[in-house]
Amino acid sequence: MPEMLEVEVYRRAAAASLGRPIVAVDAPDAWFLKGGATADQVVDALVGRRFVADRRRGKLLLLDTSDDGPTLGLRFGMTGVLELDGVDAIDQLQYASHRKDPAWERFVVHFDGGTALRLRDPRRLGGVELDPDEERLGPDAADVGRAELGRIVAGSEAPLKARLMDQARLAGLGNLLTDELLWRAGLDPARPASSLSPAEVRRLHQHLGTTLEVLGERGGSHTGDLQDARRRGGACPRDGALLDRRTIGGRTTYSCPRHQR
DNA sequence: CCGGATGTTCACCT
DNA sequence: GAGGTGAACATCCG
Repeated sequence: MPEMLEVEVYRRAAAASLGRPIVAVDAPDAWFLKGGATADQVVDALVGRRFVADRRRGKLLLLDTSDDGPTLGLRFGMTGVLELDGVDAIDQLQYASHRKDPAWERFVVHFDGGTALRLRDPRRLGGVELDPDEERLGPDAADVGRAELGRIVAGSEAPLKARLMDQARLAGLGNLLTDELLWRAGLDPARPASSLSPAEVRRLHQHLGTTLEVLGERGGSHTGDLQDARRRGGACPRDGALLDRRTIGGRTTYSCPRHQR
């Protein structure tokens, strides 16, 4: 999916739908419904209500509903796109088709007046859930404090990158953001998480903030300085060294053997 | 044609 | 228990 930066864009787009009466819901794909709810249950829970608040935790978009209704949780997988009023919130998502095949609409909320919020996901990796367990996610990466980040990395011998991408420990970072962050911070993604010194934790925390800020302004997780070099034979944009390509935490990982230590 | 791609979950290993 | 691997989902791109 979209990583947290993209979901943040989706959240702001969805905010424009707050207050509109929900008159119908399409949930044509039972597989897309998570948490055991049936399509009928989801429809019944939403129709007649309105979204009253938009929130995000990590890569999970949360829309609270009126009249003590449930919270709608939306996940976007790798190719999920949110569309409101016929306009894609993001139209430059990589690895996602720009086509608008109606068969890919996995979930649609229709509002009074004919507008709609549509979740289109070609690969079906996302999902929709009523009252998702938000506590299964760690603190959002945009909010985590330095001391808390220190505790998160201190608690595991797993590779640093794997720990940072563990959504139960820290919510929001995906493959691209994590590679960019560690490249900026000059830290080897394969190092045991608990091996970081206090100074390195401080550096990691500072670069987490700037990485999210800079890439957020540029427009997404794919706008990092490392992005163009994330290919076989790519060279480090900082010092020209041939980048390492490894699998860490189950994901293809690019890092600079010279300045990431 | 084949391998991989911003993700999550699960079964199955070590 | 911790951590890793591969599969599944389905489409696009090089």
